[in-house]
Amino acid sequence: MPVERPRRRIPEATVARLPVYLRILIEQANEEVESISSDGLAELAGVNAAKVRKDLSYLGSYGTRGVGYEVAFLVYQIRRELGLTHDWPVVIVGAGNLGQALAGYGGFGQRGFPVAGVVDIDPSKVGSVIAGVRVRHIDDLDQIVQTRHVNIGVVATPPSAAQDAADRLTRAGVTSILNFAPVVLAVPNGISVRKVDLAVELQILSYYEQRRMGVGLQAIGSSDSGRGASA
Amino acid sequence: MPVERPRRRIPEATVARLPVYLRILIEQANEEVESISSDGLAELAGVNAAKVRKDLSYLGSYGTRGVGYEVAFLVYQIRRELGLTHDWPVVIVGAGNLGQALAGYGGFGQRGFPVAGVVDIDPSKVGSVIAGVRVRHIDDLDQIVQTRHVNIGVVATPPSAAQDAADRLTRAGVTSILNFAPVVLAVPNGISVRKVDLAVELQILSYYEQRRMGVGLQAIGSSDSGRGASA
DNA sequence: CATTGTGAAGCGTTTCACAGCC
DNA sequence: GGCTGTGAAACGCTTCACAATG
Repeated sequence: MPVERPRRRIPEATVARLPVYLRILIEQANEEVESISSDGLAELAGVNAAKVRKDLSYLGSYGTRGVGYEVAFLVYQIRRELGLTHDWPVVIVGAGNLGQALAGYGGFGQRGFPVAGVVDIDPSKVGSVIAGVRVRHIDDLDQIVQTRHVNIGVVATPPSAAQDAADRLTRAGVTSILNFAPVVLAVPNGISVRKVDLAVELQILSYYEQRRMGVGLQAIGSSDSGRGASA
Repeated sequence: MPVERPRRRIPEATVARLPVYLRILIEQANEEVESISSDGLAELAGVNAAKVRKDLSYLGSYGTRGVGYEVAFLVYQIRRELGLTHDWPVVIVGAGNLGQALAGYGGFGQRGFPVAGVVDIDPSKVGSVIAGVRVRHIDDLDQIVQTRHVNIGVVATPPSAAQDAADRLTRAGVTSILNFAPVVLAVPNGISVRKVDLAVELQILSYYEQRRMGVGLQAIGSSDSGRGASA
């Protein structure tokens, strides 16, 4: 009767881990594993068991004390919580190197994010076909978003074009953006943005590399064990 | 006597933001901006000013009260802190869709991470040239890592091959890994791993999309919104 | 007197430890 | 007995607020 949706608010850190649990649980299900303990899942996810239990407790009390969690049921619950009970078509802005790779990367469609379209502002790119998707002009964005009911946009343009891409996406009605361009996007209130910056990731690794070396040299004098950033 | 490396330990969260500040500061320097306040930098970075000041304070007291920070000097200090005073050549494992896009993505080289090599296990891929880099067989990994002094490896293989790629990289002497495959890598102690999982990012966005809708729908039907009693 | 640098308070996340339950 | 679920402690990060200062 009542719409089945009384969910508690889930901490951001937990939301970020649920997809990882989900992938592992699906793998386990494929290997006919029926039940898993917080310890087992923790091991596979590279985190600690208390964290797994806390995280899962936000979904509800779906485990069985003394036994563990039923894999199939957990998969269902996490899917539901993450809104993965249906597909979310995405539109990719930018048909350069990265845009093409993303469109061609099968993982998106398989995991519930089919590519509804790829658009570019450069007429010379329009018309080419990437992984079965024809590149269209960015002026067609509104139409793609509307007819394909797209909520999520991917910005894969050069930095200089990224803000314009974001503007067009939000104007077209997209409410979530995954941004691969190394710029800070300004978006209207209420729009979700997540950023993936490859150079930033490498620079973070560089910090720990450099530190490792520094520590190595220093180790002549002190025996302080520098905590790594490993899984 | 202590080598010149008395660095404080910098919080992880700060390390992750320094590259963003750095990019912005370099842009400012290119536009002949000589000085910037914590407020100004905060605005451009999309964070708040107190955070900027705290972050920068870990590098030392490099600002001038009543004035701000000298852009060029800050660029230098952040570079030094992140270990970006020299290049870090990287090797990419996997010459598929993503590996090719990464190799072709100019941003890496420009930002101090030239591609020292791309390797693949599939002989049919070996020999092709991507963005000026010839794809080599994965058996050549050790040689590339040694002759080019590579510390950072990028895993861009299918999930099933990722652990093997990581094993080979660490055996070859790489100490940092950027992992694009949707698997949790097991690595020896002391090896840094950072993970970029595109599907995870989309799934996180999906959660907030779904939540947006859930709230909307609920507002129509029932006023019994399950306000989280502290379970 | 504008702006930095920073103790201290506030807040969200992780971890502990154990009661509750199968 | 074994494992979950969860208060409470511990921790780290963010934000506040203001003294320090060029």
